Amino acid sequence: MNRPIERRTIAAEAAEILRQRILTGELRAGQPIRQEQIAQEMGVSRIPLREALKQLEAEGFVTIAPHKGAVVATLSAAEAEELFALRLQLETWLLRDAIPRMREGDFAHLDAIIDESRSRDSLSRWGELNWQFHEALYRPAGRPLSLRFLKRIHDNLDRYLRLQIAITRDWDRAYRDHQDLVALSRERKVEAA
Amino acid sequence: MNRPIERRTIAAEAAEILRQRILTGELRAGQPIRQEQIAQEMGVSRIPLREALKQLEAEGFVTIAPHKGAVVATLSAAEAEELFALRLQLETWLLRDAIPRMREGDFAHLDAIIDESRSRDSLSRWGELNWQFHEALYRPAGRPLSLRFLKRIHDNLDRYLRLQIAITRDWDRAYRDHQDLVALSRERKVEAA
DNA sequence: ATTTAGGATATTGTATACAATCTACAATCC
DNA sequence: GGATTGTAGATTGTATACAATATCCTAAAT
Repeated sequence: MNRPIERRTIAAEAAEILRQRILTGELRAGQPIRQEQIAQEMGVSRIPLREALKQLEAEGFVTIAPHKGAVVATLSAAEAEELFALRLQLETWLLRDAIPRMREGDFAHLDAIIDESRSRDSLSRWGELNWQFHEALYRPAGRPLSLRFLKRIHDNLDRYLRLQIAITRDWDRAYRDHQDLVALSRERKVEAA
Repeated sequence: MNRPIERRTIAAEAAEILRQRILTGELRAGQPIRQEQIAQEMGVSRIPLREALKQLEAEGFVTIAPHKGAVVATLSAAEAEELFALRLQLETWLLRDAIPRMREGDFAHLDAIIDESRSRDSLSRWGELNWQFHEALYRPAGRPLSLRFLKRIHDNLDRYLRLQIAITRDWDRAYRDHQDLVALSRERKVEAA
């Protein structure tokens, strides 16, 4: 069998590392990213790092100004509001198509994710688990490209929200909402979502 | 006064040139892109060209496989179908929000675009004019980020369609559809679109 | 005191050089 | 003959070196 050793390129690894640092909030919105500094930190040259930054720019996580450098992207209130509206559109559409296609395994998967997010000290991994839940919810719709779009929006909004509100407060409510969503999907209630 | 010479970076220019070559069909879907060859053609080194390719990959125009190279992106029938559905969702949403906000100037702008697309030998610029029309149609909704998303989808579908159908056939119909859309928007008919 | 000019420093952008990997084809083995 | 290995050439990935631009600080001018 072809063993997929999955040789990754340095640029891809650098992008992964930086993405995590941004999503976890270690690198805050607005913070400048010095190529030389980061490159030395990782023990690589600036060339693959620059490609990583280009990748992250496309994903909406950094902003690059020519000859001035990269900064962790900031969302204005208006932009965040727009992303919310866009996300709502996409989610209702995907959910409408996903619900009729769900099988029992999908529901079990959703329940498992909810359980895990309850059991673990999942505050640190909240963003990750939250997305896993949504992904499991919309995957049955069979729209992989749209799902990728949605993930980008999700990640950027998560990052924005983490700065604006105390997440512990809303964590409880979100958790209950998730349970409700699964219940509604079980009963094929399309519109309530 | 700050003279806006608009110093662009070589990578940005290379991306622009390649993007045009792809959109016009000069570079066809599936065709491999040799870095050294293109770089010499443009008289630049491979470094900025690689960044341009990364940019185009993010826009969905090329696909990069590690250590194997870049090819002009191909859309499977399923992917094209999904993009169509996604585009329909976004467009109905944007149009619903745009129609109530349109002013007389917007309608005039739309008419002007239709006229221009009729007068010129616009077969070569059809894709460009087609997008200008849609942009003018959805801009009043005030959703710039969503509009950028939509443009990417548009461009990729245009590229796909150009390969699949004879565009001269549908050109007439599309032109009439555009006129109808403007008329409906004038009468604030939201749902007919 | 504020502004403006100028240059030193820091940072980014690009070219060149080299290393790593893939691809195609020939040689070898069964 | 077919599969496998190995080697040469082609292509991509990355490091280093240099060029271009921006930033910051100082100082002169009004």
